[in-house]
Amino acid sequence: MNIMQKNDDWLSVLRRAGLRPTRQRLALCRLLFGKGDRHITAETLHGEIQEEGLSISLATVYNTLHQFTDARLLKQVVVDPTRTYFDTNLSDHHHFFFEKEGVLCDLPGGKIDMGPTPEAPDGTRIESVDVIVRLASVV
Amino acid sequence: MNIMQKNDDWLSVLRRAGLRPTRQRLALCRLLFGKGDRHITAETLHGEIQEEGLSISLATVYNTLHQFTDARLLKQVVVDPTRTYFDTNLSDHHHFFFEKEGVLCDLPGGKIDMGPTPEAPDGTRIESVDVIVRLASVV
DNA sequence: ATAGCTGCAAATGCTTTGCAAGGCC
DNA sequence: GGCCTTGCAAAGCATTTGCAGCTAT
Repeated sequence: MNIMQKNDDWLSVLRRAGLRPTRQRLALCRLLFGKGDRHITAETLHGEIQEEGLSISLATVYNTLHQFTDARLLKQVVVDPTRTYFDTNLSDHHHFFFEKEGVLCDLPGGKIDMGPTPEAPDGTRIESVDVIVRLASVV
Repeated sequence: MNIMQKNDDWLSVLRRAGLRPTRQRLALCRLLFGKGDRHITAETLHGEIQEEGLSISLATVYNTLHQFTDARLLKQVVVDPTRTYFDTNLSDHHHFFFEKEGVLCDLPGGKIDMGPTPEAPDGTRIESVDVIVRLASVV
């Protein structure tokens, strides 16, 4: 489904990404990639670490998330001006965002067909086409 | 083109929106709505005010932008985790975002046809479908 | 051994808030 | 006059950074 194949071999995943398999990174790998696709903030992830009785500083969580993003193990999703979300699903896909709850999830049914992709203006190339379907609770 | 019709009657625009036409709001209206569609941050707008030799505090600019957004004179666009953009174009449309320059602009050719709109999950309704085409400079 | 990591605390940067003074109706 | 606004400075919050100590190779 994503880059993580076979059996929880975080160690080799990290090596392949050129990152040293430290205790902290292995723990974060397990939480991030061990339960299917996830959409998570640094704060939430740090909370999960603490709930497990582990201790990784919030700064390290932030740094690690960015290292993973640079290493293309994660994608960043910009949906909320006050929080940064990271997505373990690397495929080209879109998102539902439950505004009230602050919950982000993949749009079921894969990528929407968007018809002709717009042309990139001269001197530029399209890096990504982000689609976010914002949801509110029914009143 | 947008809510602002005829001739720069910011005063009545504000009244209609239920906002008192103060000196600051009138000046911000002029800058925001006087030159066609704009995509602007609080910081930039504050800069323009100062370039004109006027003086409106940054806090007031922020507050005013949010008041305008609440009054549906502006739309907020979430594209950059470090900055909040406001859009004077209220129609349903999509955006190009030049990552490097931090420049946001409307996608030419109106809204992309996206095929069938995804179904909103139970208990929710779709508030908006945001499409952002992220652009990088050609290497 | 050494280059790379981590943790802490401090710094940053955008944004919001509290409250006294000022301005619109 | 009364109430909404403004302005400033201070607070807030998520995130980043600097640096000393630790760790994987």
